[in-house]
Amino acid sequence: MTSTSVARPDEVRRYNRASLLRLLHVTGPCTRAALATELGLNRSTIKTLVDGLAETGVVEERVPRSSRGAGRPSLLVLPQPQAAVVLAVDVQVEHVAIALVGLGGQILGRNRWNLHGRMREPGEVITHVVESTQLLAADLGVSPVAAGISVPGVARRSDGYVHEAPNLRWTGVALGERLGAGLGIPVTVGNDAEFAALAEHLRGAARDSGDVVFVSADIGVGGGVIAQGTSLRGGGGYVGEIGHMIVRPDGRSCYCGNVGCWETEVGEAALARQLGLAEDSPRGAIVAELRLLDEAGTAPERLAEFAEWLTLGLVSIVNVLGPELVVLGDLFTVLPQPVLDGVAEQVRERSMVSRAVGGVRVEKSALGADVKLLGAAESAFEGVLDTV
Amino acid sequence: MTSTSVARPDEVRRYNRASLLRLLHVTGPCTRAALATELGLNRSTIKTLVDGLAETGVVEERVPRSSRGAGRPSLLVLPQPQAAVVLAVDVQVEHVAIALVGLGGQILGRNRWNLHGRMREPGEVITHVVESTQLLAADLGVSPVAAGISVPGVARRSDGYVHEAPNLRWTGVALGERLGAGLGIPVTVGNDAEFAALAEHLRGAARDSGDVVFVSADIGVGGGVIAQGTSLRGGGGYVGEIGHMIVRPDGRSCYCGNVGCWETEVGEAALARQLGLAEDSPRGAIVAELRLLDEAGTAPERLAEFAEWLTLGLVSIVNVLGPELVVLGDLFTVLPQPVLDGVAEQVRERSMVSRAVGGVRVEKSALGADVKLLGAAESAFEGVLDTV
DNA sequence: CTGTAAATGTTGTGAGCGACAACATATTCC
DNA sequence: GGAATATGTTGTCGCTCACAACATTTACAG
Repeated sequence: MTSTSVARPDEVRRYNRASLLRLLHVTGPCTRAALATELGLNRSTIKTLVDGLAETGVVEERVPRSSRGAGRPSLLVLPQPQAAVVLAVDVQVEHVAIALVGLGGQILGRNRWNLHGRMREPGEVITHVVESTQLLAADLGVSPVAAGISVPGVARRSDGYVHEAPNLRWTGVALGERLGAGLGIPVTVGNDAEFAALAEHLRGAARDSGDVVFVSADIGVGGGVIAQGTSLRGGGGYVGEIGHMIVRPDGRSCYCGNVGCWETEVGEAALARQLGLAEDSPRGAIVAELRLLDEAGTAPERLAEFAEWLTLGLVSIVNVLGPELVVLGDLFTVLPQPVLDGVAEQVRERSMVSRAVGGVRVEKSALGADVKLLGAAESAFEGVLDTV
Repeated sequence: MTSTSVARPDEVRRYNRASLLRLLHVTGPCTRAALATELGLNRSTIKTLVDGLAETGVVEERVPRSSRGAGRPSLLVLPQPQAAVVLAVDVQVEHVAIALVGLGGQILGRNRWNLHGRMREPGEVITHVVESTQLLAADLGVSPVAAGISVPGVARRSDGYVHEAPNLRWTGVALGERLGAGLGIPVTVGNDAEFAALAEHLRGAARDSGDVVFVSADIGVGGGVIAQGTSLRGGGGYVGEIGHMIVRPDGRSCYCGNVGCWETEVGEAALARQLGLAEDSPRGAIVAELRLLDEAGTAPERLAEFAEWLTLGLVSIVNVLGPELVVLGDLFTVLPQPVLDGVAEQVRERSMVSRAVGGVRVEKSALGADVKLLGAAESAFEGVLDTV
């Protein structure tokens, strides 16, 4: 099957304008001259595009405060946050966060609420997201033109059908359709780790890498992949479930029906177990225990087995996907630094592909608790930037 | 980092012509009308493009033999094999095969020789490829405009640097550079499984799938991935090494320095072991033994453990990458059908992502011994179709 | 303070491209 | 044999960006 997308002459402009807007959106304000060199377009072409965008208020032009270097100073082009606003939703097991994000990536306003009991049911979540969005939008005087929603589960890209979100106890939810109907705007639904990977790639630790794997331990273990600068998706637009890679065939059984999934060795429950806590300990207790270990300097020894399983899974992932960079998120970011350093070094040494690539890096997420939210926003922007 | 490739008005034509040529190359002769509907371009545009190609002899137009349906019959557009010829090289451990492949994918001529002793050294292989190509080209009266070379190892896409090809005992060979200098044409070097995946995607079992994983057991176990219709590559253009995914942490040590690589459980040596043969048995002995087992009907039992490890690795791969289809190549294709059927069923049942995607298929390679050669040719064509 | 060089903004011209409509041609079916 | 259908062909049109020439603004040297 060949992808038979052809180019049209009038698509040239739309495409170039979207490229320009994406550059402004991701890297922030730019001078006209910088846009020209960065995009490789002629000065006159840039002028036409920027003029058009300025006319509709999408960007604003200003004389720069101070200019360095000789020559006439170039006009500064600033994206106007209000010009294009998207809704970002991050559904997690314990709470839902929403945000309205403007062009340029700035969070204009946000809200969140906890989930318990009936509140966790799909219908309830959808209703609350719609209501909360309307309030927030009215409050800010903006109206979003698209939405991205992050879900900890297996979601289909095309229509936002959530096949399974085990920790929410969701199965077969037409989330995209139902939320789209409620909000009246296009909605993209994605796996949380997939969105997190996107956010780290555009605005976080992986800003300079086109081949990245994001791995995080929330309750389950999830992963998102950026390959050659774009999100990697499988058949039907479903994204992989890295946590269900089998690493220990003689290990514990997993809810997915298999035995020895990576998640059973490096997920939240496994970490609690390794720390000598109950498997269902609250997140706070786990973090506190990690802090104590770190201060006592006994972290590396106590977490040796955990680190080994983390290393092992990462080695497999690096060998299969060959990224330049692995970004660790959620619970992994609170692991004591010596443990992380040890894992990073081991992964570099023990993965065959890392040696070829020239040493894969392993780093912590740079965006903190907002990663998934920001990723959802970026996903929504993907479909917006060429229509503005 | 944003990919800042912009569109140029004059690139529109080149791009569309390349799309047209690619369609002809991959799917064979087409009517003008079919080209128009398939590409979504206007009839007049198709005429201009086809006329241009016919003038330079790249395609030929013919009135079709018989036309079905009402209306004026559309002219048939046939790609001319001689119009663009590429060299395909498949370096394996025991032999080297070369072929000259014409536009449309037809093999115009081929040659092969065995490797032993000094013949396996990089310099020798390069010299023989160059000489053999010149003879073959002269013989056929054609001259290749690009080359693709398949290597069982880790190769960098950008410049064809082979970092490591363990079974050839190659390390750090500037294959692309040296072969390019010898042949005087651009050379793309790739991993054998990567090329095989490409070939199966374009002309084999995966013709209708955009998300495919090709897995094969030669001496080692290799894998190639097609995601969203294009080859998946990691950092620096290196492709992953699926065979070095760790599946059995308490297993055997692998030459890569790790323990329990998939390759050590489902590679050629492992298969021989499972069959009760010596680990270094020749390929022929293994195949013969498999045949015997199949006839005796005792294959499933004797190969149960092997099948389990194969299943396990495939489950992991399916969970990580979520393909629609897994294509098995090389030694895996001679496994008795009941074994393959069992593995396919198990993978479908036990991989979480398969259940979401709607049941991943597991099939045998459809292109036989020529897969890697054809993949190398297609890889070479990728850079050629937009210059013809 | 003035002149020069460097960098950028602005304007107009030109060539290339595909869409589209109108007309010409060929085939099938009734 | 005529109508309907499908395709080939031609010319016009609007769109895009490259390019060159000119105008403007700044830094720097003397």
